[in-house]
This record gives sequence, structure tokens and C-alpha cells, in this order.
Amino acid sequence: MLDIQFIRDHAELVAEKSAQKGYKVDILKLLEVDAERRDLLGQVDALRARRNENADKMKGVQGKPDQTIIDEGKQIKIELAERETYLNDVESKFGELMQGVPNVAFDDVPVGGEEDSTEIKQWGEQTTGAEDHLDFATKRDWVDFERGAKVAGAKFYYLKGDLALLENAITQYALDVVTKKGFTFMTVPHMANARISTGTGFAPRSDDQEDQYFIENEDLALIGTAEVSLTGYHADEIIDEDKLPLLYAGLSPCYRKEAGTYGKHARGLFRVHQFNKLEMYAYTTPEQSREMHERILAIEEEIWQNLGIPYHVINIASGDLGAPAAKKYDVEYWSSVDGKYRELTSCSNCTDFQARNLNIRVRRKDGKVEVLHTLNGTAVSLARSLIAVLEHYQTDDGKLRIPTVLQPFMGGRTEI
RNA sequence: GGAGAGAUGUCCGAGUGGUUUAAGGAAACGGUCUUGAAAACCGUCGUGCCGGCAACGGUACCCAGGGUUCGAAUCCCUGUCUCUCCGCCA
Repeated sequence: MLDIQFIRDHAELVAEKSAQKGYKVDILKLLEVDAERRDLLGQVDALRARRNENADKMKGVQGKPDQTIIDEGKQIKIELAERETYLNDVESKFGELMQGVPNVAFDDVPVGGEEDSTEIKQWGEQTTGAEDHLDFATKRDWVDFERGAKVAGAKFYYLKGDLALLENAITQYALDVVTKKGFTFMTVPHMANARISTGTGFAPRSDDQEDQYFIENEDLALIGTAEVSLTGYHADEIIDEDKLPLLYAGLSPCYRKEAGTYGKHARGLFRVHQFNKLEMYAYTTPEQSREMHERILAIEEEIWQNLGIPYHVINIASGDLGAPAAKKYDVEYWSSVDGKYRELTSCSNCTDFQARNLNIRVRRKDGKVEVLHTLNGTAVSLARSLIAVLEHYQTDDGKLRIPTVLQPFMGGRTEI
């Protein structure tokens, strides 16, 4: 969430920026509730001060206090209970309204919807004429969606044989790259509780636009990305400034219901309920985050260039950013089957939005404590990486060539 | 899953109803002393919220949420987590 002080000081800006993201936010209502909350807080504090005064009078005194103190205490207790109940209602209302305010997008984010995202870079050759990845892989018995459906339902699958080995090779390669860039490799919990999920920016259980799988009778959901586990990692912690930036790389399966997305491009491995992903994650000081965002993007580009996959980079428009991000880059690979770019990875600067939700702060050298910044970026999402390789490495004699950088992780084989 | 024990500040740790505004120690930071350092001594040393230009004042927080009481770190209930033992198990 945002800093309430920032909202008070920049009400119009927040209203405008929220609208540009497509969020309906009633800032006036929020400020009204905020004022009410502060007023009640003052009343409650005053009552508590009176109660404490009476308790102070008993210091060093044995036995029961005077009847007047008891009577006054009883009266304070009644008033306090009433005011506190009222305050609780107002606080939860306030919390709901705060929750509904998205992060403020940077000024260099294009305003508008999906079609307004701007291309900032192109790399590689826009080839055409490859065989569809699903047909290509199914013929070679590398993927089995039918049995996936039998066991778990539509959009679940088995990877088999050389393609499963190739997935492993891509993971190993990406791991090699990010660890050399200073990211600490981690495996993470595949489930997270509601506080961590919501704080990261994923809708709570009650929301009907649900993308999460929940565990019955537990306060747990399967993670949609390791970003959730990596954001929660430092929840409620204060990190010394000289330890930042902290760089982590989390490998995990990602579980997504993808409800309501069936109209979108969904063939084969492109949109599935479960896929593996290696996620980069950074905790930085507020002044480091913009540079770190560029750094994470550069690592993503390095991976795709070394894999020889043509791509472009887009600066995502405000309406497509989602609540937590202040700025987001997507890397889209060139599909030589569809003749267009398709989403492959993305990286976001969430500034202090997630960190404030989960109470993650930095202690400055001068002792001051403030909310830090978090960023995330995909190193590789495995299902989609496989599609990109399957489309770009088909040989004339029906084999799949192995990208050079992956060969060491495929036992030196050059094709499969 | 069953039984028992526990959870206090950056860390260790005292505290079973009212001189605790959380003792004491360690670490850290500043200073005195010293050629420099160590030691010693002195001082500073949690977080949030509200008010204030500020100094500062008020308030809350001793795992979390309820309860008892004029008054709760302390008593009661529930939950979470940790440890020990038992069971099960890759």
C-alpha cells in the first residue's frame, strides 16, 4: 500500500495515477475516513492517559485504591470500550480503502491500455514458418497433455524424455547466469499464507477474480510465483543499509488457475496451470531501485541473446501494470509460428508498495528507519522458454538443435 | 497425529497483579584517557501511531487474538511457532 502521508499530501496525483491504472479509488472518502480515524485515535489515547494516571497513583501503595478511583476506572473502561469498538470499525474500513489504492506509476510509464505499451528495443531476426511447438513436441512424445488431464485436469501436462531434459538444461544455464551476477539461489515454500500473498499483491481469498489455488481448511495458497515467497522472506525485518541490495533467485513451480483467460492465446504450453520458473528478486534502498530495474532487465536480455531467441522489450502501459508495480518491462520473444511477439518474461519495480504491506524496512547509516524497495524479474519461465526454443531450433531433417550455451547441460549433445 | 516445556528489545536475560517510564549484561555508536590501540570510565542506544516548525508531549507494542481487573509482560481462554519425547515417514 501507499504511505498515507503521501496520499494526504498528493491526493489529486494519487487519484489521477490510480485512474490511469484503471483502478476506481475514492480518495476523498479515504481522506474522510483517515480524518475520522485520527480523531478517534486522539480520543482513545486521552482516555488511556486518564487510566494510566490512576494506575500511577497506586505506585508503592498496598491494597485496594479509593472507591473514587475504582468508580472512575469503571467509567473510563465503559467509554474506552465504546470508542475502541468504533475505532476498530473505522480502522478496518480505512485498511480496505488503503488496500484499494495501487502503487503510483513512474512518469516514464506510458499512459493507457495494453496497446499503449511502447517498444523500447528489438533484438534478433523475425523468422517465420516454424512448426507449432505442440505438434512438434507431441509427435516426438515429449509432452502429454491427455494424461495430464486424466490426472489433474485440463492444462496440466507431463514433459517427457529429451524435452524434460532440455527444461532442466535451461534451468541449469539460467542458474549459472544469475548466480554469477550475485543472486543467491534459493528453493522456497510453494505455499504462502494470506498475509504474505496479499501483501505481495495477490488477491485475497474473498476476491472473485481468483487466480490462486487454496488449501482447504488452511490459511494457505499455492504460490503463483516465487516472488510471493521471496517477498515474504524478509517480512517484518529491518535490514541494515550496507547489506543492500539483497539479491535472491528463487526456483519454484508456479500454480495458476488462469480463470477467465481461455479466450486468450493458450495453445500448448503457453498458458498452463503449473510451470517452473526461476525468479530474480531484489531488495534495495529507494535510491537504488531504478538502476536495479535496468540491471535485472539486462540480465534477462543476456539470457535470451545467449539462447539465440529474437525478442523485443516493451515498457508496459499504466493500465496493464497491476497494483504493485511502478514500472514494468516485458520481454516478448518473436514467435516464428504466429509471426508476432509473445510474452516471455517480465520485470517490475514495485518501489515501496510490497515492502510497506509486509513491513520491510532499511536502517540507514544515521539510524533512521524507512521502507525499502523491492523488484522482481523472471530469469526463465520454463514452459514458455521451451516454446521459444522449440520454435527457433527446428532443423530441416526434423530434429531439434540444442542452443550452444545449453549443450554443456545436455551432456554435450548438439541435437535431440 | 499424541504428551510435555517454552516464546520478553539487535543478542543474552530478570521479571507471577500497582516504585517496570521493561532490571542487568553484551554488542553497536559517541566521548574522556592514549603516540596509536586495548582496557577503564562517561554518555547514547527499540518500533508504530497522534499532536508539534522543533525541542518535546501523549499513546500502544513483552508471539497473535480474545477475556478477568480500578489496574496485566504477569492471571484465564483460543490460536501460531519453537524445543524435547512418542508415533508415522522420503
